[in-house]
Amino acid sequence: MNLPPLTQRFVLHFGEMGSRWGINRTVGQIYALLYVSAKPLNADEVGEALAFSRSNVSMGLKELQSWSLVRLIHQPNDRREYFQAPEDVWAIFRTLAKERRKREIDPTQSMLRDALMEQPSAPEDFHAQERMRQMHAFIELMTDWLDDVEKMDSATLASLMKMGSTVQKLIQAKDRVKQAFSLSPHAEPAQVSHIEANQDGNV
Amino acid sequence: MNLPPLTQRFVLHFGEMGSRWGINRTVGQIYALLYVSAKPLNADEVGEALAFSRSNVSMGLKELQSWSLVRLIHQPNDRREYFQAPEDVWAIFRTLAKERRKREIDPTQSMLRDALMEQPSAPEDFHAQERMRQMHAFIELMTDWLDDVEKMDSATLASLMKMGSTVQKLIQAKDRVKQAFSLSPHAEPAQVSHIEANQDGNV
DNA sequence: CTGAATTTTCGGAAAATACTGAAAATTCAG
DNA sequence: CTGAATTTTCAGTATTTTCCGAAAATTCAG
Repeated sequence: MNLPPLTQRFVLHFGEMGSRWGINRTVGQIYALLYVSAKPLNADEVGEALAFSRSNVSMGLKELQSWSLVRLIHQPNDRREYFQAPEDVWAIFRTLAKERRKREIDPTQSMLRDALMEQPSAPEDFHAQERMRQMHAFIELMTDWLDDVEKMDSATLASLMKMGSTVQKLIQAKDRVKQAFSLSPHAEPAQVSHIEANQDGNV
Repeated sequence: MNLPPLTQRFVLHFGEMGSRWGINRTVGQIYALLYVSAKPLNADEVGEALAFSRSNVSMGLKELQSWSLVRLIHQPNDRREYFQAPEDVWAIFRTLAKERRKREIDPTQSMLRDALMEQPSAPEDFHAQERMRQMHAFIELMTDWLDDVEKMDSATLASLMKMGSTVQKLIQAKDRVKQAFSLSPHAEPAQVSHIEANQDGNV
């Protein structure tokens, strides 16, 4: 491996973190390299830069494609395939969130749904099923919310995140204003009252 | 393994998912068993139920404790240590988010911070450093937001999530009300105007 | 078509991880 | 203190994952 110092540090770090992130060293390093690279790279260039066998690079790139983390492009007058990592960090995050959900959450939710439809036979299973119900409901809430969030554009999301917990204060303030002036410009009445019912801290 | 049907299905699923979640089969199964169990279990009971060696159970429980996912308790007149999984799914999620951040994000952010303080020597490193700057800024925003969110109680968080993207509508509506009546009951003026500047979709 | 360039597959070696049983260490009732 | 109960550590084995090189498959210029 013969990379400029900062790039090398970044690449090696991603390699080491790979195992914690559920990818292997190769995949981590390949992604890191593509992420910081100013131009798309082909498989040979990647293998050369990281000192991996050609087949290992092929596997790694396939894996990254299955995560939709790299894009395949072609240069004019060049048969080889070039790869690049999308630039927008927000888009990367969205992709990651979506893939992880598909791989790490959805199968569990599906198992839970099935288990909730069964009639418990053993007495211990009554309690177990109740616990599964809680987990299922939580995941449902989370994924529905993520669905909503995914529809927002990066800028709106960034604004909301920068507000942080100020959001709840604004909502409370808004409710007060609404009550004071009996104005409810856009929110659906039923939903708003439901939220108010929860505002005191009990679900 | 001799477990009631629903419990068994749940336990086996968590074992299989373990590798995707960055834990091993043993740890996954132990957690699943404790999660659905109506009462705390000791290490022997766990090993018995899952047909694991005593030492393997010990390792697994240690791992789960390092994740703060199980709680160690004592029964009166019993020297053995009993384990239980906290019940509140929201609390579990918080714990998970916190731990994963510590293990999967913080080290990267720290590496990025260091790399951003260096003066690039090679020309390619200028671009690489710029990419790292983007990643660093994004992570900073995310973790600051998570800090905020972690301070909210479960019920408030649940309410906000149930609202989903309605939040932004309410904020927009609130801004309109504020403009119309020149009222800004609780929000910090500077911050609010910053948000308004971003509301059009450009950061 | 043909065949050179390029990519993918695959068997097996090497490395990493998981798991066990035995032994060591710790805890605590008496 | 003592020693039985309980937990932890650890060395060795089994299993899984990673990675390479060779061979097969695919792609496309001519």
